[in-house]
Amino acid sequence: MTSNKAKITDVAARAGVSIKTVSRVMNHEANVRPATRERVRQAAAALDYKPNPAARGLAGRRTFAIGLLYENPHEYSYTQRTLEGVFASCEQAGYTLLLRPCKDDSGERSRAQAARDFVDQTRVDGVILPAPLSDDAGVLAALRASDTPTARIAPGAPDDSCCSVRANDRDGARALTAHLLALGHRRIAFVAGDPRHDASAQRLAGYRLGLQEHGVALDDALVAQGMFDYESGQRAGRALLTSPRRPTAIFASNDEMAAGVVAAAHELALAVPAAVSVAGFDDSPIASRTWPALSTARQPVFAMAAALTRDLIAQLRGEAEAVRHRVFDCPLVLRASSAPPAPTNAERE
Amino acid sequence: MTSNKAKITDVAARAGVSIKTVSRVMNHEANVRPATRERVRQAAAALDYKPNPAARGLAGRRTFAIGLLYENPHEYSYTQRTLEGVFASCEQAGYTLLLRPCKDDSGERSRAQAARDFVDQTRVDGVILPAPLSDDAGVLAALRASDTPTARIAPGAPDDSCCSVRANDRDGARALTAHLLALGHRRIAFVAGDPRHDASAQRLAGYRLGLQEHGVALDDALVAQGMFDYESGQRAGRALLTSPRRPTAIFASNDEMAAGVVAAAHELALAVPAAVSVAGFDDSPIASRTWPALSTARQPVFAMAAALTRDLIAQLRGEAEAVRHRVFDCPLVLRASSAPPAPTNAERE
DNA sequence: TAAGGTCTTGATAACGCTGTCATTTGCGAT
DNA sequence: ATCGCAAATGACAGCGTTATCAAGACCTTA
Repeated sequence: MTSNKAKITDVAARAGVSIKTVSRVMNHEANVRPATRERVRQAAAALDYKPNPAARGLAGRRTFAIGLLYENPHEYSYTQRTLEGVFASCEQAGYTLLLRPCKDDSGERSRAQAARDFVDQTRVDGVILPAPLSDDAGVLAALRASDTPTARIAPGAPDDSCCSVRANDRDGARALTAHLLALGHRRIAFVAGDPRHDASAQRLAGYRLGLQEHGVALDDALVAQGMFDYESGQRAGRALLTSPRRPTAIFASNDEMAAGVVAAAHELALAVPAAVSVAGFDDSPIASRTWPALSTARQPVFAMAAALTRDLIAQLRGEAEAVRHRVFDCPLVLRASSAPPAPTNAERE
Repeated sequence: MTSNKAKITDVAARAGVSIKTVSRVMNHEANVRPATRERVRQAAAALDYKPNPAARGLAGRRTFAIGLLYENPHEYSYTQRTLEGVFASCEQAGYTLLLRPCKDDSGERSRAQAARDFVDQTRVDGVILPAPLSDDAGVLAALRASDTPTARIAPGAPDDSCCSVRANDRDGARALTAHLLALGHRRIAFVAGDPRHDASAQRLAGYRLGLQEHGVALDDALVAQGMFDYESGQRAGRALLTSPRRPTAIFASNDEMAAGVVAAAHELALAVPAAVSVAGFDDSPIASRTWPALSTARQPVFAMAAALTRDLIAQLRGEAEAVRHRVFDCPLVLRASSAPPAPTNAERE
């Protein structure tokens, strides 16, 4: 039972230096003679010294903490995978991570207010905003007002006030569309996602581009609106699969909705992929848990979050040359849910 | 752009009182005249005063932060739902929540070390441990050594040093077993979960008890070992469904594994529930995303986590009369994955 | 060898709050 | 009015760091 009480003065005494020197060593500052540095290190280790974060925060006017605000009505795993990535970078840099749900539905408290309260209450050094918060004007304004450096995941309009990271949604969707076309599909439906996410527009654009590049005419009747959640995917799937000219493939713009489409197909006794191919996007855990497992485009969420967090921390430390905007590719992950369409009895029309 | 700089002296000056009185008001201490209290409140509101948590922590030797350590190889949603519950109680009590993954696989750093580092680094006032961390002797010892009040979710052996909360896993499993029996099933297989979780043993006990109460003989060949994850459920499902005397129902002791069983059935072209009924446990999101949706027992994770956190905070505040151990029931949620068994051609043997 | 740096180190004052303890105030009982 | 006790309030000393700025140590160069 180490009584965890060593403070900087103890270390200083043991190492025979002033507390300021200990402070310098603990903070990896330059201009400490290697011998001194080593002596201090050993003293600190011997005493199991851990700087008191409250004192550090008070004296240094920073908390070494980063906040992750999130609003996640739909997909648990996305938030969690993001969190893992953010955490990995925080840990490496010695930062602490604070998590905060930021839901609008909690009555009068708007998201902006929640963001404001969060930074006021915690005094985090920086904040990370996943979509759709990364495009929430109120939240962004609140953070700017409190001078809190911010980093955005998948923002619609990256600007040079914040670092950002995003997936190349358009190209991923285009490639997935091309995959379905290559299998021989021509009537490929699309289930769009929550319009508040910029990714929704990008993926739709990729789908359209893919069709266009293969000379397949767009048909607006084949585009359904979803909200990135399972139920909306299921509804869209039902509608598309019971429409007069049923598509031979449905590309739902995330896996959660694609799982809903698969369920709709099951309901209607349409085999996947024999009667209809299905594709999703993200490669989230559910993609490999549906039957059949989903062909999808893998969004490297962990890597994205980790990189963004590194960029944010670099900025906090003043090491950043410039605000970075990273883009990650989404490689295809082909599974059993996509296959060539069944040969048509007669090519009607 | 409020410059967020009001400090306690500013509020004191504006209200015409000493800083100590402001402190008393902000901390809801007794013995402040109502009129004074009101005056201070208004001054604080006018200046948009938010106490600096670092200063509070330094002077008061506590952080008003609670830590949630978790190790979650399997199910994203469980952690997230827990987090939501913990957060809800923290927010209400004015506490901040710190999250920390605590994985053993990260090489040399053991879980105990991770726990130790976490409390040293953050100085949280208390820690919440979900299973299986709630039974990790090293982690518990580390927390005890640092005198950090702890609360445990689903511990195997609750003791009076920590509050705890758990689901009534045994009765839930018994009820689910009874449900399958009532449908007419007699060969009911069971997929056990990660033995590190006490819930695994409880659920198995409930299954056995259920069979026993209905006079159905136990058959160890019908009990497969899983690890609470999808793949292990799928493997167990394959094994059970290809065994010589195939069960007519499979009760997997969580939804994640049940989803794996459903996939295994699909692989083997066995219809669920026509050829085999499947049941899970937890009512996690995946339970309603498989096809068919899973019959399960609902574990009220949010409520459990929220209640536990309230208990922990009460303890931190010294308001707790005694350490509480709460138990929550798991009501059945019956969906399409369970149905009467198909009539056998001949009642062999 | 001395001058003029540069690299190291330390003394001490914050940082903004809570804890302690003394002091003042209010008020019913004398 | 006055006393006495409890309630209300305030003065001030920390809490354990980092920041500032000055001073000391050491090395070049002339």
